[in-house]
Amino acid sequence: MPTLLVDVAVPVPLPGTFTYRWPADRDDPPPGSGDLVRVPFGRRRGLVGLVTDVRELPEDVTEVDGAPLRDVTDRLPGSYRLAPDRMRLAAWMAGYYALPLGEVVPLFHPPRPGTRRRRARAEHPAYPLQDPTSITLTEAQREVVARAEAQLASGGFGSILLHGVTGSGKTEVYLHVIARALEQGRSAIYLLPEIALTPQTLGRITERFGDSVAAIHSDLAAGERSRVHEAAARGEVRVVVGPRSALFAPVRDLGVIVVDEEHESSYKQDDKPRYHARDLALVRGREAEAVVLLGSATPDLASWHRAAEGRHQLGVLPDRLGGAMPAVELIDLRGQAAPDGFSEPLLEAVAETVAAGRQVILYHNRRGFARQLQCRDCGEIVMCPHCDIGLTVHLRPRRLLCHYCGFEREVLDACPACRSPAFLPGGGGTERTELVLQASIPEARVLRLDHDTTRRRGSHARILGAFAAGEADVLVGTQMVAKGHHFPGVALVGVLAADDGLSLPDYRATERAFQLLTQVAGRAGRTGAGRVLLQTWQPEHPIILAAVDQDYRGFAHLELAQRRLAGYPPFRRLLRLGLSAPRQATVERAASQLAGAVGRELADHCEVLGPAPAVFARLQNRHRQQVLLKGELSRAQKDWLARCCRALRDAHRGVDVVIDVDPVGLY
DNA sequence: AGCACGCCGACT
DNA sequence: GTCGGCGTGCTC
Repeated sequence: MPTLLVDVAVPVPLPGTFTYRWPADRDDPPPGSGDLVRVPFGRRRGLVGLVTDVRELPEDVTEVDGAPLRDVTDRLPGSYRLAPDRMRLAAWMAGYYALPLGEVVPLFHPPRPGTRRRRARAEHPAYPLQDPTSITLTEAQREVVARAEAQLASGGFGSILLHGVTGSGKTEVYLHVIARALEQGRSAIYLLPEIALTPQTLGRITERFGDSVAAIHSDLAAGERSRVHEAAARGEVRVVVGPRSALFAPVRDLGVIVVDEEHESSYKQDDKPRYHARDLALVRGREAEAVVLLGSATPDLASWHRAAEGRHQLGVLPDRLGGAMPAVELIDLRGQAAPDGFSEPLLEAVAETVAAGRQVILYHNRRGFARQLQCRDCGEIVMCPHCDIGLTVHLRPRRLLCHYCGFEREVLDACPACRSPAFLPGGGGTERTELVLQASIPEARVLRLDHDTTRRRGSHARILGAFAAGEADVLVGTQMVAKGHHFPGVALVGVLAADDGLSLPDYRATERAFQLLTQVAGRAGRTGAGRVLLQTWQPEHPIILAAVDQDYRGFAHLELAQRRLAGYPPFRRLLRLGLSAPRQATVERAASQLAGAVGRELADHCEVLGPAPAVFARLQNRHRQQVLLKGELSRAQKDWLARCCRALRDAHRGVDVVIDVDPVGLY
């Protein structure tokens, strides 16, 4: 066997691949395209890279572009090899997100065992499990399952958007389709947002498929991850359940990919590599000729639009199983006395529900006691010294803190600007809601679920478990209370500020607000009558009204019309160039140079908006600017953009540039 | 992105 | 005198 030249995509932010040697005299079999290999790189050793090409060494080549050729250290076992579907997924991903191929490679192989060992699972709280023998599908469920089966039987790629209200039995549909795929000897990947990956959900899946299921979750030790990975590659694990990273699992003969709660923004990774797992699920499904099932009560408008265009089949589960949808009522805050954020009707409803022995969920999308501390006399707001953000008031412990960089300081007793001792604690938060509730309804047992009460590992599950077990009457919390937990005892859901978030400077603000209101409303009355009260300052706002009617289609129609007019996704694509630097002048100069270059090069292909300061113009002592590109760019154009950003970094000291394709939040 | 080399401030 | 700050240069 001759000495071989091996092209390797190495996990570094450098364009292209690097060429290594596989000497002729090695005993072990040489790598092929798709294999993972360990290579030295600069002063580093043992980087895991992906082989993209292997060819015979022509004559006595000893260097490439002036750099001496080095040898591949070793080839990882065959179970780590990227089969063609994952190989094409990696290539698609790198091209679409303007990343060097090597930068996506770590997603495709598990971390090395023993790096940081974490405790196994938290103890499972006692959730009521559904009896699987009692399951009969409804007509609507059967229809969706039949559609998926037909697609599965055809052996080709197909995608189905499953629109089903909370409690309509989407999970049962997923499980049936997965069962069918397993019967055909194929495998499945089941994606969930991290927050929904509860023992309850897992229990239900494991109960159905037993040993062939493996879960990947964030507190799984590295060694454990490798085991799951290898078992999947061997075909022993046939169902992999997990958050977005589970999409890359090397399951064999992939038949179905389920993306539950497909609208969830946590499917978009917020740091490099910035990919969207739902979009990639469709790519992997296409490459593996699998069926992709996207499910949500409030589909992402992009998915909904694709379904309308016929690019997804649409499946609908219109009815809630075993109960009606809860009645949603508005409480107009205008002209109402609502001390500490509670209107009289809301407080009364809570008291009545608790007195009746039922449970309450109160949703307030802000943690802490007060959003900001503002001087009563001069209006000065106490700011974070490192960010352009007001500090949030917390009572336990009594501190001011920055939710963006973690800066902390004591609560001031005088205004830093005018020395006035009087402050207005502006805007409520979950901490205040909890305290007010305890003061107003002393007999109510209150639990709080937010970032502050779930810092410790397992506390999230513990609080939810305690509430499910009836150890508290009221659960107060942020978004965490809205996501997929079944609480049969809940008869009332209250939203303190329903229009919160509607006016954020982001084209998706209304979509997110509607999704949240719908989800949180869905927590009420899963069994028996339920009631939802939304406090609002804008009772005529079309989005609020759509939430009251639980009218997703109406909302989608309205919002899509707006998007079309404004030229936003899904009608036009967005690409965000985010720049930051310690000095404002530097970042401004770099941003305008970048916008200028892009304007000259890509003027015919996209519209350039900006440069403009980011919504949070300074975070952690870095000044931020952004440039938005509207329009569809080709691979070649994105590559040019990546090179351009690279050059910009080199030209401006301290400037960091990120390319965010299909950004989810325009901050 | 790492990781090392290199050239200027406050410590035993 | 050195320990170490992070500027910059390179990686098949």
